[in-house]
Formats: sequence, structure tokens, C-alpha cells
Amino acid sequence: MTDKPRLRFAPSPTGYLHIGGARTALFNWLWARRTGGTFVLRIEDTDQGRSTKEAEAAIFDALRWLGLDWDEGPEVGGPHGPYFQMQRLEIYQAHAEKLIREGKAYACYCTKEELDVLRKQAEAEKRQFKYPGTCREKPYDRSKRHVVRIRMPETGATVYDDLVKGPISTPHDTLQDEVILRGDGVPLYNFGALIDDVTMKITLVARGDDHVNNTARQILMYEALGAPAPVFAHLPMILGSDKARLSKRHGATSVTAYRDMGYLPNAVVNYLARLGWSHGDDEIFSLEKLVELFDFKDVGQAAAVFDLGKMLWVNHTWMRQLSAEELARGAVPYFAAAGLPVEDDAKLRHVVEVARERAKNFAEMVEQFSYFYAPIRLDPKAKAKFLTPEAKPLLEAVRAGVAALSGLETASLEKLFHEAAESRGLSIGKVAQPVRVALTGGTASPGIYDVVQILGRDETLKRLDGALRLVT
RNA sequence: GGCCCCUUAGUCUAGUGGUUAGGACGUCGGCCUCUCACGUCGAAGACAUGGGUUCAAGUCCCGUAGGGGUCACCA
Repeated sequence: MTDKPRLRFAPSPTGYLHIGGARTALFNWLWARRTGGTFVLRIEDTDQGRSTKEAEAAIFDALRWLGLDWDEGPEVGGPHGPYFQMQRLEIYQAHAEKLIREGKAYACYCTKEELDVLRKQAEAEKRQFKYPGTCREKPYDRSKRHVVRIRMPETGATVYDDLVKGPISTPHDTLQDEVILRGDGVPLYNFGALIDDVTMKITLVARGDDHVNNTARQILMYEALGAPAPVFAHLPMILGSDKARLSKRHGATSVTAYRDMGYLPNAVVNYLARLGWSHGDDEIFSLEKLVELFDFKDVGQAAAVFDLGKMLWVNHTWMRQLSAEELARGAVPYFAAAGLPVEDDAKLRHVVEVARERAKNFAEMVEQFSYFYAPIRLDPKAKAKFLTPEAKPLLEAVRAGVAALSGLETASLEKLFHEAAESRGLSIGKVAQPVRVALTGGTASPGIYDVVQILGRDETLKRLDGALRLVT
């Protein structure tokens, strides 16, 4: 029996978890869960200038919100830790030493400044810059400040079979003796990540396809280390509407921003999964369903544009599947955040029931239905059109009727509105619209009987009176 | 610029040599209806391009164009 796969997600804590990272994490997690493998979380914090503890916490938070738990990593531990690169420095250094001893790597004493000069020269001559191998044969003097470079072949090519992109070939003459360890002993990305993947026994590396060009040199490093290379899966990029790499100027890119806007984690996961992955004509997938179906072989090769409109739709279809209780519970914090005093009570349940068909996320819900919890904002156009002298007797009739009603059952309200209309030879709409404007401030709302019931008798009367004052 | 990758409607995609090129979001229209929404019915809309291979090409090969990625003591 072959070993269960080990996968990882290795973010840099230099900012929140963004959409692209979340999808990478998701795909790794899905495959681990589907295969009964292991999902490792590792923090690549070697960029000390930009890494922060806050970003780290935000990433954990976002991952957990999405429902992606990790089997090994920060806060849960595991047999291959530590899971922070800055705590693994000796490991990288030991491996670098070993490579030097074996002649597969060497110390380079060139300064950054010296190399910059060469780089500029090459640029001026329109030549491709490549480290010339100056220190290749120099003896190892660890007392002198140095970086460690790995020897790369100059001829031939490395070919590997990408799980999503198929065979990819990289000619060796495009490679150079790359720095693997900085002067301060901190590894560079290509080396640190690789040593971690080796020591953490990662067998499948799925990451953004901006890393395809790193893959050949990494495979060469695996060979130098005498370690088996993992399988690679390069995921297509996620782009903004202008087909440029998704970034802040395209709008919110952090997954927690979508939480704040009232998206369901299920929906975000669902939409993210469909960006680059598909299963026939299906669109709606629960996390459980994705675990059952996900496969790297069904991931597409082309970059995908992030479409907020479709994610809204996905969210809406998920919201409509929630029970009134679940929806109400979910909505409370969003109303509260908007300064509206709501409680998870019968009224909220009713609001949420009529809102679920109309609002595609909780932010929209609060925005559209604040009038159930706050004074109306009267739309001037609606006022001009419906709060007219002709409407006055209708409003009065409804006011009197509601005041006289013993209960606000739909049947009684229906009877009341019909009588008010028919006794004057009018259609029901002629009554409903002015009342709607009086009660909600606008011309679009849930059914008028629902509105009356949610508002209750006192508030309905109050708002009707307010409108009546405006007509006269 | 070198190298690598990509290319089915506005967007996400199905498609694995023979289909009226399917689905979804969005758009437009009808129905439903107290408004809005939901629902429902329907419509418009795509194989970047030029050559091959083949009886047959969205599907295979080559070129072109366009897009993206990458070329650091960042990750």
C-alpha cells in the first residue's frame, strides 16, 4: 500500500489571507481530506521586515472560518515541527553545510554591490544577467561573510510532469547558481520551503502557477540532497476583471473582508472551488461534497477572473438553504454592526424570512431592511408619486382598519386591504403602494401584509399617521 | 527582452476526432404578482488566428497574435 499523501499550505504572514491563498489552501486541504492524507500548515516568516504576528493570527482565523483545519502546524503541533521557518534556521544551515561539504554548493563572497554592477552592465548590453560563477572554486572560509550558492547544471533540461499542467520542461541554461542561504544565515524561499518540504515529508506540492519557474531548480535541489521530489500541481492564477493579477484595486481580496460583508463561509468555499475546478455542470458544492469530488486532474490550466457577481449568487443560494433560525442567528451581528438594535426573536425570524429571497448577503439584508428597526428614510420620488391627496382616504381607511383589528393575521389584513380598494372601485395595488411608502419609505419591499405584521400594530399606526401628516 | 505557461460567449466552465458546441452567473423579454425579489418560460451571446494531419478538428501538429508568469542576499 502506498503512503497517504502529505500536503501543505505555507503562507507568509505578511498580510491577511487573500482569495488566491485561500483557494490554494482549500485545494490542498480537499485532497488531504479526500485521500485520508495529512494537511500541514507552515508559516514562512523569513521575510522579517514584512512578517507580523497579527497577519499570522488573521490567517489562522480566516482558515478556520472557512472550515479548513490543519493536522500539523502552529497551535496544533506535530512530529515535524517547528512549523515556523524562523525557528528552523539550524536545519537549513545544516543542510547547506552538507551540500557544501559534498561540493554541491559553495560559499560566495561577492557583495550585493559588486553583483549590482554586473547586473547593470548586462542590462546596458541588453544581455541576460547570470551569476558568472566567480566564487565557484574558492575555498570555503566561513569566517568571511558569504552567501551559499548551489551549483546548477548549464546544459540539458529538467522535465517533470505537473499534475495539472502536464509535462513541463526547463532548459538548464536559463538557471544560475542560485543563492540558497543569505549572509545572515536565513534561507531564501526556494531553499527554505524545499528543506521544509523534505523534512516534513511533503509528497504533493500544490501552489500557484507563479511558481512553475521555480520547480525545475527545486527538483535539481532535491537531487542534490538525495531526496525524492514530491509531485507538483500548479494552480492557475486568479485575476481581476481587467485580467491582471487580483489585487486590492479590484476590491476586497481578503477572505475576512467577505465575512465582514456577510458572506457565508460555505459560499466562499463553494465559489473559490469553482474558480479553476469543475465537476460537469454542477455549481453548488458543500465542503463535504467537495471532499468527495475534488481532484487535481479536474483543475483547469487557464487563469480565472474573479467574478463578484457570481459569488453573490452562490452566496444567495446558500443563504436560501438556511433555516429561519440559522439565518436569524447569522444576521444578528451584522445588524448590530450597523448600529441597529436587533434581538434573535420572532420579529427577526420574520424579517429574515422575507429578506432571504431579496438579499444576497447579510450586508445587503441590513441595508435593505433597516426600516424594520429604524425610522424610515422617505424616498422623495416615492413620496411624490404615492403620498398624494388621492391616497389620503385609502391610508385613512387602512389606518382605521388596522386600529380596529383584533389580530394581524394575513387573512384579516387581506380582507381589510381588499375592502378598502374594492369599495372605491380600485385595484389592490392602489392601496398597497401608498401604504408601502408610508411603512417602508420606498416602493419596493416584501409583501405588504408581512410588513404590517413585522412592524406590529403600534408602529404601523405610527408610520401611517406620519404619512397622513405629509399628505395634508 | 530570454525562458515557461495559457487561449470555448462579458465572466466561470463542460467537451477528450463525428454534438443543433452543453450548463451556470450576468444581460434582455414573457409569465406569476400589492411593489420588489423568488420562481418559471424564452432569447441574444463562444471554439483568438493562419496553415497542416484526417473521410471528419473546439478536440492532434506547426506558425502567428494576444494574455499571464518568471528572471533578487522577496515570498
